[in-house]
Amino acid sequence: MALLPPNVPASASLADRPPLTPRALYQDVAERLRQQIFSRELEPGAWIDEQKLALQYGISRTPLREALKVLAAEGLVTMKVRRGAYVTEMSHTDVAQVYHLMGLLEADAAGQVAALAADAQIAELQALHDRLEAEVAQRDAFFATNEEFHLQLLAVAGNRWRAQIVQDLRKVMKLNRHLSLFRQGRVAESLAEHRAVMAAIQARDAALAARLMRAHFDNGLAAATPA
Amino acid sequence: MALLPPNVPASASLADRPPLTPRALYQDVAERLRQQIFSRELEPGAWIDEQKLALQYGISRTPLREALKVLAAEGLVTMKVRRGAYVTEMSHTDVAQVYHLMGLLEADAAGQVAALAADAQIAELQALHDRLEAEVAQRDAFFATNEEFHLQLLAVAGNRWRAQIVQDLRKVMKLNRHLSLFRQGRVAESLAEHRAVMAAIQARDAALAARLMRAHFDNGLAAATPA
DNA sequence: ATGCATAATTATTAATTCAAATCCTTCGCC
DNA sequence: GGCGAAGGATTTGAATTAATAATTATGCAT
Repeated sequence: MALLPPNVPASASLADRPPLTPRALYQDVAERLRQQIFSRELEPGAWIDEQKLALQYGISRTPLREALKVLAAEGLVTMKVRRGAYVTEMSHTDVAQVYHLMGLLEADAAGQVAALAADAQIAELQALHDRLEAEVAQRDAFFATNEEFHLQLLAVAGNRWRAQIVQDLRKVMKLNRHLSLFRQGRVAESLAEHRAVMAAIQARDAALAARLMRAHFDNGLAAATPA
Repeated sequence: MALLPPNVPASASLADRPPLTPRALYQDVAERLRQQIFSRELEPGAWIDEQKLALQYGISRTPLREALKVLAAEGLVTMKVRRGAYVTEMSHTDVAQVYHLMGLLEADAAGQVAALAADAQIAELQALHDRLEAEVAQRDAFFATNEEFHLQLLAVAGNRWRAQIVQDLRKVMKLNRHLSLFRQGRVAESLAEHRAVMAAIQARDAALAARLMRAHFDNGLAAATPA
């Protein structure tokens, strides 16, 4: 889990830098690899052929190798000595453990937000939640806004180390399809839990907000596990 | 924070591999860099000269650069585009935030150990704690055994993602001298808190063990902050 | 026919070379 | 005398080339 300080200038979007070089090539390559992994173009357990990919990307293998080191640190790929890099495979136990950690950390963040955030910040979170309520019928938009909400919550909570860790945990969680394996009706449940968390934050009840967020993740894990 | 699965073969000790190549050169280089950082040979804010270090290590810049990517993912070094790598500087806020996270995660681990660990595992932890009691007069030995205890606790708790995260947090915490800035008498306090945590684990009281471990870290933070 | 040993191929790893960018110094001008 | 720009030097970033290790295939012996 890449636990990095304010390294990257956080260049908002992408593909807009004619003469400038905001970020190095290996970072672009890393992002491109992430997308290929998330889109299942490279699926868990698959071997990553350095020569082939470098040729495919039209670059040399040096920046590709540096990108692979970054991905390995994030946990997305696993490197075997003299064997190369493989897309990480996650067991059911891994999924449960990572979910548990995300719940623990986000609950802590929710509590701090309820206790310390400015009114304007809470209003911003409320606005995101309202968007979520409106998008309940569109799964893709719902998931996107949902992630946006959690990221914003972490940003408001104001501990960049925690935010970075949770972001990395979210990345490895995308390795498996469990996220989209939500049972029928889980979206509605999830939304109700979100609503309760928001209410607790609005009420400035830190303990309740934390408890509800924990429950939110516990329920999400239960819904994602087939057993 | 390098959130990596069972990548490395976890080569128990070190320096025992005549013809074999258990781990790649860049990993050795990364470990060597860590030691130089922890020993303050490279101090926070210092620029890392690639050419000079490669020459000093007797290697080329390629494995050194790959090692720096790993260190950057761990948070030990910060990379600036076209500027090179710098040893990460941690503000007082960073220290407080990281301490908070360590307390949160280790308290969770302590709770799980109290609830689920085998009797033999708890006995092993007790043995480590007893060693700690005996080493109260020798600061270096005390700190070493203290870290060993916490690592063992995490191992017994059985969530490798959490263990990896805490290990990385411990690394960045070593960047500043706050750890050794413990107030006079803090060692005795720390030991008493440890004793209470162990007792709660022995009593299989998960909630109490977690609460005491949280308090242990909160007190440690209070002792480390001058303000 | 099967098992092992050896050789060849393939791919990772490391070193060297080349290019681009930033920083610093110096020169010129206001 | 100070501020600004241009040029050179230094350093990072990427590509190319060489070497090292592993896997697969092939052949021989049992």
